[in-house]
Amino acid sequence: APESPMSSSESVKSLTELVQQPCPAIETSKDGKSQESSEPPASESQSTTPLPLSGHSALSIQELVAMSPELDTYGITKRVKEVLTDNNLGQRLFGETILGLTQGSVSDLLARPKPWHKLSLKGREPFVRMQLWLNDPNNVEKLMDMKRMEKKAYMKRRHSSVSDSQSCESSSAGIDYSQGASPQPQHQLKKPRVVLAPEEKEALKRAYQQKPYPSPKTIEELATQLNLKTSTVINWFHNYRSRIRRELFIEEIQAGSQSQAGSSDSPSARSSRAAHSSEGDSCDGVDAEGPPEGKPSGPEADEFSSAAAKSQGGPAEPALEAGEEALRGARPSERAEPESLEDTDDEGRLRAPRQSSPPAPQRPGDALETLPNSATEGDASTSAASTSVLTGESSYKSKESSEKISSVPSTSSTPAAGSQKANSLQSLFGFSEAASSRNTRDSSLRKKKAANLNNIIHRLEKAASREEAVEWEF
DNA sequence: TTAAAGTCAATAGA
DNA sequence: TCTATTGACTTTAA
Repeated sequence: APESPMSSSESVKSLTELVQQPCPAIETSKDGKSQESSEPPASESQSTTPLPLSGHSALSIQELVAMSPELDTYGITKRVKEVLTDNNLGQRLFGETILGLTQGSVSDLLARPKPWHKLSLKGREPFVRMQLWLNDPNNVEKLMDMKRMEKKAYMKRRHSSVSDSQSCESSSAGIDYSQGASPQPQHQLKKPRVVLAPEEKEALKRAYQQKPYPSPKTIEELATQLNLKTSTVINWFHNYRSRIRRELFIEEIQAGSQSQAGSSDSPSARSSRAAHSSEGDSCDGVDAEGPPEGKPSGPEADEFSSAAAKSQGGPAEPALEAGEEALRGARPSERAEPESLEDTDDEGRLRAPRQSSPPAPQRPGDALETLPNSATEGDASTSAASTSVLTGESSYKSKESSEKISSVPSTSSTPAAGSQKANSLQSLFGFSEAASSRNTRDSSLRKKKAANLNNIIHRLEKAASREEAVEWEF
């Protein structure tokens, strides 16, 4: 029922169809409807995988992506969520069928869409697909059909092969998985997933606050002290940085839309203006430009803000310290795990999920939460103060680095990208002007915030490098 | 090489 | 079930 928001749906059609080709191939095979007997129920399809997009179809989609005007990623995901929810369609089905992505990826994408200008071509693809899907008048029906088919297939298999199932299962379990990657024929035991204990996470966060880009040495230390593999620590930093960035984008967008919306103030408005401080919100400002830290509020903001804040402190010694300090509150050590199956290499770090982690209810880091986010204000000094609070212990140092150094926003620039073609395509995509104007607004906001963030990051980076290289400061 | 971006896939929770 | 989270891997840029 919903969909086609804009009137221009007609023109869209053609595009839609183009895009659609791929899909059909994959899952639906063209018109939807019947077919697909062969496809296993979704999940399994993986092995076959599907890349829905591969093939020629991929090309066209890529072309579309390349020619696509700026899309309102936040708005798109919002609408997609509505449609899915209203029609009781799951992310898995939608992802595998329409986007060629797994459920987890879809969830993430829908919950934290990045702004268009921050996306690479590849990253834009799912949004273009979503837009086209939204424009397709039969979108819901097609998915429903798929759903039915899957169910049917499932039932079928269940019946027809009761006994089989066993075999199937065993086979899959035993071998399939590993094949993709490593040729280690041996036991194909999959390596257990590493699950970091809360204390470890806290320690890593603290380390991040002190140094978002730790040196290899620091990483090594952290790994040793936390009893983690080096690669785990490295991965953690990569993931954390990128996730934080995403959170920021979202907040910006939300803040922007809210403010612009003006009236409605939803509770969520937290970030924007804040006046209350109790929780930690900061105000960041959308308006404010200056605040280096930028990070505001939100629930998780605490981490961010603190993170950002942290950097400022004072005196010297970074790397090591960072590690140590971080550790201080958290003591993971206990977790030694005796049983680790494979950790032979290092000291065993892989741990089975949570059991080992004991009660870690209170993390030292909690203090963070209360932190004021002075960040907002801007200056390092403020944040510094908070920092110390946070950690409780010393203030670290990041050197004044932060002090106002050159900030070079690297990323923020957004090329206006091919606006020319864009216009014409715009209609095809069914993009409304209103939307675009809104984008503009959002984007300016976003840009500001992004710039702030970038500055911070940059400064941190610089500071970090300096520290290592020189003793900084003098 | 390093970092970022994009995903996968296991798993925690509801 | 379904969705959210997250460690790890892969690809892409610099």
